[in-house]
Amino acid sequence: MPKQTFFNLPEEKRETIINAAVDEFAQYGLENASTNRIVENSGISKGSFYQYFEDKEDVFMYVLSLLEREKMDYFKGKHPPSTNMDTFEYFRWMIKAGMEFNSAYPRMTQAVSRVLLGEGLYYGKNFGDYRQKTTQALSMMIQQAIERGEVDSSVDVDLAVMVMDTWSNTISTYILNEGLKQKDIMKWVRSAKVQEKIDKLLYVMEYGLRKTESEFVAKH
Amino acid sequence: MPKQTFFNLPEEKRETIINAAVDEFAQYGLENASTNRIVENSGISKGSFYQYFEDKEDVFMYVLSLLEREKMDYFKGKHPPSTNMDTFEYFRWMIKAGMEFNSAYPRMTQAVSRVLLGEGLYYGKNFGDYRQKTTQALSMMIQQAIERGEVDSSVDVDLAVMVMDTWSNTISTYILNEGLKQKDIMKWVRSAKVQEKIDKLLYVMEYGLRKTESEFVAKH
DNA sequence: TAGTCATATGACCTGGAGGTCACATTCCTA
DNA sequence: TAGGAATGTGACCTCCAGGTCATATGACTA
Repeated sequence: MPKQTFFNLPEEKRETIINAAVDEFAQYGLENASTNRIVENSGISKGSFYQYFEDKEDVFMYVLSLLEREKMDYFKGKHPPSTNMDTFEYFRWMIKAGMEFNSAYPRMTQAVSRVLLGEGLYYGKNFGDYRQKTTQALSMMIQQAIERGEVDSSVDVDLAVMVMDTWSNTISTYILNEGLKQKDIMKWVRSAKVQEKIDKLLYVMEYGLRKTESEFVAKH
Repeated sequence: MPKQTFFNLPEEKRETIINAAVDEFAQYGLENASTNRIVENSGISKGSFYQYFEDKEDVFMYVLSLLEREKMDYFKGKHPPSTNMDTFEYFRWMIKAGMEFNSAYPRMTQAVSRVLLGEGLYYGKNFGDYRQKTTQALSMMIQQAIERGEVDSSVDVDLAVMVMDTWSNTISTYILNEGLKQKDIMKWVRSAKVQEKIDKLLYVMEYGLRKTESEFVAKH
């Protein structure tokens, strides 16, 4: 957590600093981010930086919490178009809503996912159970789907979680990277072409999960 | 390419150096690898290092080429159990053979895949078209599968390549990471439990790809 | 054996990292 | 308006990175 001095700052100044940090993380990741550059680009002195934060990891954790809060706010205002969707329809809706969110905060998303997916795998950082939360939610989702009979009961839950987690990360990363090359990322994401691509990618997973295990058992 | 002086060295010494480098890359990636540590751990002097190699990237490219050669040798001696496999059976066989290879050279595989999959995405390094080769091979495979009628002709080839590429990388990374925790990685990989897990993961992809697009079109 | 050339060495260079601190400035209250 | 508390500053610290180079060593040749 940043120190009190940081929160005493006028909002504009706080934003400037966080912006510089986000840019730095997006470009260099956490390990290779430079506090010197963050300080330069936000127009504060080295001493001030350490009066606001413990170190760069402290800044990153704060950025992470900001993104989490923004995401919660965003999803609070969003509701699935229908109440009786099956699990996969719901998952699909969620992924697409997530994609819209990412397009609204592209740099922040890039910074965070780069660090979490890229470096998180190798350096044994904790990152405040951020990843674990997602996997838990997915696990519950799958179990529910099995209870509802939407997914074969022979399905290995952990395996399915891994599949869904990997899949959504891959799609998000792919769409974000492509989107950042466009002039208007939001417009691009909403275009029929891109939406169809997302749908196709999700159907690959969905059919795989629906059919896999029973077929697999049948074959052996 | 390493300089001539390196190749003039006795094999044992060359191996010691490469081993130290592989360990370094496996643990720190390319960007954060330290030539100083490589030098320390291989018992040569700083000066010698630069008499053998241009820089650490030079060493990495050499390690990459070594792994490529080993892999070619390995696959030269391996032949699919049957000649009339369909594309997915062949793909499955290949992935599994690849997994065996990885278990035979775990540290080297770890070092290379860490750099290629982790850092390659962000730092715009070329890495000698290494990745591109794989995608091209996959692309041809899919096209062949379509011609044979094993995959729906409406399938988007590039999309399928992305799916297969991501999927095989994910599985390999997952299996390698889990395997490195075991006492005998090779034995573990060959165990029925792990083989079944690999099969299941591959079937997710296979069924997804087989059914996806025609179903998708039917739904719209 | 004298001379030459490839190889080996580690002290040394620059640069940038994260982090500290004595001092300057600003703000607020008595 | 005097004085203390909070905030801001950048020179400076240590550490380690990649990279160089004069010199030492050893091996082979005339």
